[in-house]
Amino acid sequence: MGLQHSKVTINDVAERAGVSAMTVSRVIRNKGNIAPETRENVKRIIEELNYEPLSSARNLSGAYSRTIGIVIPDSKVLRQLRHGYEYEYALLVGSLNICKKFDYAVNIVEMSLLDDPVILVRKVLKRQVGGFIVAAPTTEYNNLIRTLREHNIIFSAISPNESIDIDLMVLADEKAATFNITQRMLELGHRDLAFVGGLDDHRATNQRQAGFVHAIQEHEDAATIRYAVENCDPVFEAGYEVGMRLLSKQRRPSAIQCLTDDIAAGVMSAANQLNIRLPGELSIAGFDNFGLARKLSPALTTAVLPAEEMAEAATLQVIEALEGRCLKSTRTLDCDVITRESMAPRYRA
Amino acid sequence: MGLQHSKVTINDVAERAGVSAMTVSRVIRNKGNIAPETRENVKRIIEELNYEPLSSARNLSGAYSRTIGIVIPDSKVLRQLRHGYEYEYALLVGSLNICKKFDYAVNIVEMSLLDDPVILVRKVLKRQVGGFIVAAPTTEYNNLIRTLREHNIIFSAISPNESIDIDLMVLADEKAATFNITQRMLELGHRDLAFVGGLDDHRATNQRQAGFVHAIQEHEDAATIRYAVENCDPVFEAGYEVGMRLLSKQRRPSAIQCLTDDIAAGVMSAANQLNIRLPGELSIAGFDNFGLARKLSPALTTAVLPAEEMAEAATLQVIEALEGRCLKSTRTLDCDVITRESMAPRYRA
DNA sequence: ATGAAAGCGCTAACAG
DNA sequence: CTGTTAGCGCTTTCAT
Repeated sequence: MGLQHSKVTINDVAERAGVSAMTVSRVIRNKGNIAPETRENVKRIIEELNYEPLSSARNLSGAYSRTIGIVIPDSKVLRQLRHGYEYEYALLVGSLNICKKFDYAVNIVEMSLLDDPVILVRKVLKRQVGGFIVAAPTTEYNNLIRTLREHNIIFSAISPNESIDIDLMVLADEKAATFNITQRMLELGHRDLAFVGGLDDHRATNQRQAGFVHAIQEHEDAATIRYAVENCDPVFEAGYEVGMRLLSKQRRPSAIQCLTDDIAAGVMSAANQLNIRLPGELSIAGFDNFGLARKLSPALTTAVLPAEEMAEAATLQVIEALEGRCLKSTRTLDCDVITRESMAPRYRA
Repeated sequence: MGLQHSKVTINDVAERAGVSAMTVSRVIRNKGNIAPETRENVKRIIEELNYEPLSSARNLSGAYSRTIGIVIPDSKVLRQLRHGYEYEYALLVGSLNICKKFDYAVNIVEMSLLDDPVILVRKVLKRQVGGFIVAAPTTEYNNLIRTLREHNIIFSAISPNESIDIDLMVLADEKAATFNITQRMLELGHRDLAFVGGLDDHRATNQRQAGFVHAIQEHEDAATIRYAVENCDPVFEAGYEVGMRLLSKQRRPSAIQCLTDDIAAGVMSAANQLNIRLPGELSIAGFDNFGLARKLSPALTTAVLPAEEMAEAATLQVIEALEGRCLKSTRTLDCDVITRESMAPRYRA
């Protein structure tokens, strides 16, 4: 069946180079002492023959496994949330970026709350997965985290909530971003604000809401500022519903910070429905910046959740840990604010 | 290091069941003749011991490889197009769905036009990939397709253009969908239409434009209907630009069918900019339905590109071919039309 | 600094 | 219907 993997084995390289397979193996892995000339020679032959080690053989022979599992909610769950796949693919791409560089493979592990993590993890380890990336919201699957820790399996958590202590973590400074946006809203003269969206215990919720509240509390006119915080699922429909409720009130907010861009889109849809002009009569900001934000009209001011970079960092952590270089580390990335057209000075009728 | 893959091997199962490893192997693969009682017994022991075959060992032992590579444009390319990752993740999910069922693995193969397909394919085959899914737009990477065919590598193409003859293909009836939508626009009284978006030779372009044109040509008032077809990249920005141009004209279309939802969002943004009311003064429809469509205001009427199902079908084809059951097949899926609020009767000033 | 031998867990090919 | 033998391509361990 044609071009199978080109069948050049380590032995072919060894033979041609006039050394043993073992020497070639050492060159590949940069391990053990090899005479510089031997090394150069072997390397040349590898190039010439276009040799690539066969991953299965490596794995089988007891080497540590060169594949990383990335845990993502089951697509059925995602479809239910219906918030699209942008975040998940960004994570994947980030992981892939690093894995390509270090010659690791990525294995997607879909998981729902119904799955028994012990069984799942065992299954996945059979696929030769050496370490895991656990990204929010699967960081909330407490028994997954517990299983991983109990069995001393290497994993990095992306945006876990604060309560558990985890060796490898990647966070984003989401609080600073909403703080900045809210401050800007206050500068624009808004004195009646709302925050829409949030799920208990999620890091994103805690951080983003905290930035919003802080900006208000720190303001010189803090006492005169009205604000509300409305929890709801991070999806369009929930944003629409809360938006309709909030904006139908006699005294409605003139600026709304949303937990996510999806929610913001829902609120915008509600505003349109109620004939509230954007951004003239209502300023809105979101969070995430996964493509949707700039496609809305008016284009949405939002904070960037650097999902791809976060996954890159997490993947790097796992590889470092797998190779025994660094077993504990936390990285925090910034969330840039992108100013578009959805915020305007307070409207005075 | 804790729970490695649980170290239960085929031999453990064989010993406990009082048979040879070979018999266990046969049970696992449902191959060869096994006495029903033996089979049941072995199955029970497998359950008891929680045995899972180790993929690397299977691959190494010369069995056909149980992993499928899905070729997707390099993330750098995708980022440039900036049309989000919804389509790519949907493909992945579809592939994953089937692979899980048949116990295959998925391997993402990122590729740009700059990559040498021979080198890339060789590399990937080394990762034990047995067959490929090539999804538009990578179906346009002609030398990829050529390489795959020359080397007799099994692959299924999702939405390839018509010119090449390919053994395994999955298509969508995109033409029928735009035909239906356009027909609906005509029923709503529109007589000045436009189609925005398209890239030469892409199947999506040909199909979607053809449906649009056909609906017009078949209409009883065909002679009196004005229409334009504007090619442009399938991205928001291009839609915005074309939209600005088209809608600034003295005599502007009252209904626009766009190649993609992204383009439609761009056109909607242009309309907003020009203070053209939607859908009252301008009806719009898109194509794809990847999450964006329903988050726009007004929510966008569009056709569903069933990316996930297409990937499922393609994956099934590759597995069937890999296992020697069916080497040639074409499947065509329907594109449903989803009616939302972006189309209205022609406005008469 | 290099090599030889053994084996990872599985299945193909051949018995019987 | 079942078992035996051999070997996939690599790395580990132990020699030298």
